[in-house]
Amino acid sequence: MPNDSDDRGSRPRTARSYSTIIEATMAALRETGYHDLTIEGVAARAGVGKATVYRWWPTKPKLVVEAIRYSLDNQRPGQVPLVSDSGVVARELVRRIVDRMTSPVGRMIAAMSLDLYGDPEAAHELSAILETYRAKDIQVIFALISRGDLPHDVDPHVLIDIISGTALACVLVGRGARAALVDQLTDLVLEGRLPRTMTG
Amino acid sequence: MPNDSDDRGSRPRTARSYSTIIEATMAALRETGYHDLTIEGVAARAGVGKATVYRWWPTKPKLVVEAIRYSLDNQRPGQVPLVSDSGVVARELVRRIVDRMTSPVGRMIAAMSLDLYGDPEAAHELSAILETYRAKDIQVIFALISRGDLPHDVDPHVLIDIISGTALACVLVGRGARAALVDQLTDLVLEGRLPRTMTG
Amino acid sequence: MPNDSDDRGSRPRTARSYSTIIEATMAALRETGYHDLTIEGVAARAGVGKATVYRWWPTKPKLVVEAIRYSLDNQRPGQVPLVSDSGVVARELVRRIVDRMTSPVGRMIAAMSLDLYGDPEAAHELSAILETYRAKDIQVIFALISRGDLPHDVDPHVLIDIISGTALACVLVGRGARAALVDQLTDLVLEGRLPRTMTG
Amino acid sequence: MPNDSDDRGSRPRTARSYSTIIEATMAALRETGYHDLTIEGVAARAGVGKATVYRWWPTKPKLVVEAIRYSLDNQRPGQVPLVSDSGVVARELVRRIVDRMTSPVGRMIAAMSLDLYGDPEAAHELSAILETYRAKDIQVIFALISRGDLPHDVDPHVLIDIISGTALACVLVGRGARAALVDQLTDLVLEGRLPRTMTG
DNA sequence: GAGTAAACGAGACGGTACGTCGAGTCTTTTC
DNA sequence: GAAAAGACTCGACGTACCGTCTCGTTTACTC
Repeated sequence: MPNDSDDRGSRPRTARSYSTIIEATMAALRETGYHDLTIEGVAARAGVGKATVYRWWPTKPKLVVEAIRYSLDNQRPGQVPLVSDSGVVARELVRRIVDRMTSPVGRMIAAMSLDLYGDPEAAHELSAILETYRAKDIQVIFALISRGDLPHDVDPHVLIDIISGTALACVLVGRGARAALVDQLTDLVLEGRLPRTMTG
Repeated sequence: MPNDSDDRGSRPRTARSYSTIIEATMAALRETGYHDLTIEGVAARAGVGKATVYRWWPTKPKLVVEAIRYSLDNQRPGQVPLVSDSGVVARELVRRIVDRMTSPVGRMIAAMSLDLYGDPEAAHELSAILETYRAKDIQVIFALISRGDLPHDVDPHVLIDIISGTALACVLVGRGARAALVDQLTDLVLEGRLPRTMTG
Repeated sequence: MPNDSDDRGSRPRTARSYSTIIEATMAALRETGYHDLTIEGVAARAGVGKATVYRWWPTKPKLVVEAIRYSLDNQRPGQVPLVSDSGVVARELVRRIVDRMTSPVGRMIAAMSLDLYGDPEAAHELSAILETYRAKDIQVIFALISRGDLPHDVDPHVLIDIISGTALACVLVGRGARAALVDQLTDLVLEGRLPRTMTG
Repeated sequence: MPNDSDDRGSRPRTARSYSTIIEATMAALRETGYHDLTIEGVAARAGVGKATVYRWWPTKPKLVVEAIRYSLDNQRPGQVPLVSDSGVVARELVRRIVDRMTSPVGRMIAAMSLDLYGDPEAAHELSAILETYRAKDIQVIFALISRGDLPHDVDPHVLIDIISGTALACVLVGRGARAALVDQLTDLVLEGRLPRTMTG
């Protein structure tokens, strides 16, 4: 919750309204998805005047971005996959990314991203959030590099784009996510082995 | 324009309205993008009653899907990348896919796909269209296989998902498309070489 | 049903469509009243094209007028109140007129009449129908004159307007129809006795 | 403008929108009549959002009823016919009522009354308005009684129904209003003399 | 404490688009 | 050549949210 600074004699932002609005936003997102989320609905659900929402989040994507950030901050640390057997860590990384993009949250983030065309400010905030996810993934990639499972100069960002993007493409534009995808991507990442047809 | 079938004795669909509506849709898409496209606006632009649009395309995605199909059907054959040097063909394939996903049309398709939640019929039609693109790409992949540039049992679909998805991820969820991407993906596809950092 | 006459070589007006349309109109009138009756609904109910209705009855009031005429023609002769005791005949006349104007048909006719503003042709047909009712009433009035119950030079039309109008006013603009109305009007007509308050 | 009551802390109804809407309604009524009056047209004419009209008057009759009330309240007191010669007062009363029912306003009220089927709330408000007219007429009737021109126990309501109803019947259901009507009704009211035919 | 100024709930406001319905006209095929 | 089916343009329906605004109230700060 940002700066409640030194305005003289004025009432600061009510803590209550901040969190109820954000929580109402999360609840609405879960129920109706990004597209059907309305500011009016959020305000009603939070028992808050519409103007109060607009005062702090002038656009819908800004509101949703903050709701996502909030829910990330307040969620448990996120169990880092413990380093164990050789291929298992990589596989776990791939699975995690694929699951993330395939889940409703993935769709939601994609939808928002498309709605951000004329709102670079919110776009920036969204990418900052995505960095949070990404940072954790990159740590795992470094671990894989240090064990020698990946080349020392691999570009972790593009690697993540490949994994998350392939998952995204299957969902948005391709033929749906398939069980084999995690295996195929793991092979690709670890061994540079291109995906083979099943019938072989 | 689909089946003007065997409804006996009734006035058939006016050819004019079909094409003006579709063309108005394309024009509006180009100007305002998918999100801000309005049935009412399309009707007005086409000089047509709103009900006429709704009669044939009960939802916005259905209308857009058909507009895309129409514009694909009526566009020139699509320059097939002539087979020349060894790596050039693969590079050209990758470039084509990346450009496609990075272009406004790519965003549009992604946006539509997200709006298709709960409209499986339109979703099916959209994927049928995407197959059109995909089929051409697969032909190129087969060419690459027969020259020995790719393993004989590679899964062309997943390959395409990898390429298009990575591009999509850069645009939607990653850090923007970069010039090097085409090279990196070409290397990945041809040699299984994971992307390296520039600073190396 | 008008002339299905000697136009040679042309397909005669289908008797079926004539009566089904009229009967559908009557049914719709009974169910929804004049205001909510739609040509489209009548056509659908009759299993007939909209244009077929429009061909023969270019406006809604014209259609309704004919439906009313048809239903009058096909109803039983209408029992003429037999002449009996002195005041009874007059009272029966008043009751009949009051009932007519107070019934749903009365409202319907009034509604149609208001809808006839720019359709003098239909207005003329409607008044022709109303003459049918009126002619019977006038016969009774003549009977009353010849028995000496009414002055020999009374204007029967205005008399009927007084009776029917008073009933209409109670329903449309006044305080509702009341039981005493028939008695009061009978007194007025027979004896020129103005209505008295009940509390007297 | 009705109760801007005790809703605490909420923005009160804007006075401007109230009166511009009502005045736009009156203007539209004058131009197009009741049937062709459109909520959308009223909103446009008033330079107001459609929803603002619907917020306060959920149905067309409710809006029109209020417009009529407003225009009555804001019109000059209404010239009371000064008591002068014997028959003149009664004649003036009859003329006033007949004119009222024969005028466009009369048609409008009748039309609305027919549209009120199923909207008893609005019906009640309409009749309250009509009482306003009626009350003035009743005062004149009392004046006539006290001069001995009418029986002391005459029912003023039915008397008014007779006069206004006869006029209404001529317009709606009879053979049109005629000049002699005022004379005939005056005779009927003052002397109990039934209307005679002209040719006598 | 008293004053004060912004935050707040409530919701009215002018708009835009929604998706539906009916009006009245027009076009094609069938009988 | 009339009838049927129904496509067409048009305009209004009543609803939902948009983003802005104006209220009256509440509340934490400063003096």
